[in-house]
Amino acid sequence: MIPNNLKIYNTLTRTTEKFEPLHTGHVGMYVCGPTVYSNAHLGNARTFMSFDVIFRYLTHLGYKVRYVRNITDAGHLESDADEGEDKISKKAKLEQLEPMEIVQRYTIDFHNMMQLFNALPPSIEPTATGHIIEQIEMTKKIIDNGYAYEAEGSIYFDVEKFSKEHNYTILTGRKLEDLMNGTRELGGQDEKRGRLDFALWIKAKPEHLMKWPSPWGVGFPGWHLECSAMSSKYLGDQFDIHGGGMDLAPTHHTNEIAQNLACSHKNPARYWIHTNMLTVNGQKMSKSLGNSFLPHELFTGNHKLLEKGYSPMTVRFFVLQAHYRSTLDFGNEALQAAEKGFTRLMNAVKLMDGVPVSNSSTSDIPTLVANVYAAMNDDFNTPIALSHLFEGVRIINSVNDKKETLSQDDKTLLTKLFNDFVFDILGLKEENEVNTDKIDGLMNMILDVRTDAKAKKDFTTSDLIRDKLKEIGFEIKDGKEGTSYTIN
RNA sequence: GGUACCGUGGCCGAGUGGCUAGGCCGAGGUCUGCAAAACCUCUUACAGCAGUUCGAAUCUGCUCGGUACCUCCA
Repeated sequence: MIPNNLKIYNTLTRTTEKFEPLHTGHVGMYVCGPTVYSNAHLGNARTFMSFDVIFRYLTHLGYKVRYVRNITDAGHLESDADEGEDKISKKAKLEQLEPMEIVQRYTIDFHNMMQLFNALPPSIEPTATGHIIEQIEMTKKIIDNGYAYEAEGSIYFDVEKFSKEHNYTILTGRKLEDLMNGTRELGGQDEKRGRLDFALWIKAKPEHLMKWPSPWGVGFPGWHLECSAMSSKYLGDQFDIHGGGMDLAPTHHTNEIAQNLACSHKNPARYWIHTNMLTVNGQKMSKSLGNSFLPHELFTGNHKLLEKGYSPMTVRFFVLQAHYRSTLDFGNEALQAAEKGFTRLMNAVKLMDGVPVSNSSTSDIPTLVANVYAAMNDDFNTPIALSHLFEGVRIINSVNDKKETLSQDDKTLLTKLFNDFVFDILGLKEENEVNTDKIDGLMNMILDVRTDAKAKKDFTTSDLIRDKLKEIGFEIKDGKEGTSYTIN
């Protein structure tokens, strides 16, 4: 274990708290995953990249982390009236496909996207349809405990009863009466007893495609139940961290906490982490607003708001330059800045190995290392961590230019810092891995010819070589120690 | 309408009661055959108004503007 002083902002308490795991050396973390009825967009990707960094950092600190992220494949209802079609079934009918065909397609799409962004897979990725029995069992328990009732083959959670004994709005701090006022009046044909009640189990109409037998007839699980059931199954009634996008807190997570409390009398997680939204021109990126970007639109630049394409690592770097609890505005200029910044960072990483060693250092490397850790320990502040790493970039470049010096110990320290943080924790990686030995040999031959031409003051030839190489994507740099190149 | 949050230099974005965030862009310089890269220097901002304070961009109040949630959404 690396001694740490990790602090996490906890939505539950609205404060930044010292992180202390339930079981020494172990961390249980549950993150609400995607609903696989359409393509995941970049807003979704941001959230999962944020938790990827959290997962990686906790692992780096030496914790044995069990990271559970679900796949919602059972479909959610479309309206709060608990009627209307299941989203997945709807799309299936539309496209004449089996619901599980849709699920399969978009699950693969999601995994591909996360892989492109270099996100590590979670330890367990359970599906809602794979845990129907657990959800039924949980519903039974909640009924037995007196917090749910049956109506016409559906089961509803009794929020008003629950809220008499528990703080239903503990996560958002809202007033119950305000919530009540924000909800419509119950209609005469409503099965619910209370306005805020939500479904645990819903009776399926005959045309409904995704349905399962239960003690209350054929139906399907409610919106929020799967996460309660699966988190407790794999992480226990109480675990360390529960995460998700901020938009899930008021409804989904609020109900999740209620379900777990009603079932096992425990708030499932000690630390609730919520990531903020990706915005476009200041507005939340979302499917319903139609302003979302799909990964391939971003990579190809085939989008009306983009001038060009941006690589997955550029986007990852871009995301890391903002704190996870702040909104982040998506746009051309910002992405271009990220692209250049990322290149500068990676170029310094490549230089690091060959940097000369001296007897002493002109920079305080141990302090730099401490600063980077301090930033990450302060609620995973990646922008600050990056700003310190850029100080490291400056040092590497200066030492390479022989304007500053680095001792062997400090060089080792700095190398480890960059390897640990840039690659292992921030999860960035080199994208142009075409730099094989053969290309290197070929390039050196060409550059020798050019150096020869330069020596003969034949600048026409030397410039021609440089320009032609640049067209192909090789950038030439003349330095004191000879000529080097980078592949763009 | 209710409830929160936010408003930082050309752009993105940290932070915070006094001490330079950082990235990108721009200007000048060093280096160089010329470039490029790199390094150095410069440009020094915190919506507006009033208040608290020795001192506020950071605290308080008001005003203006924006966003989110209240309905599926990461």
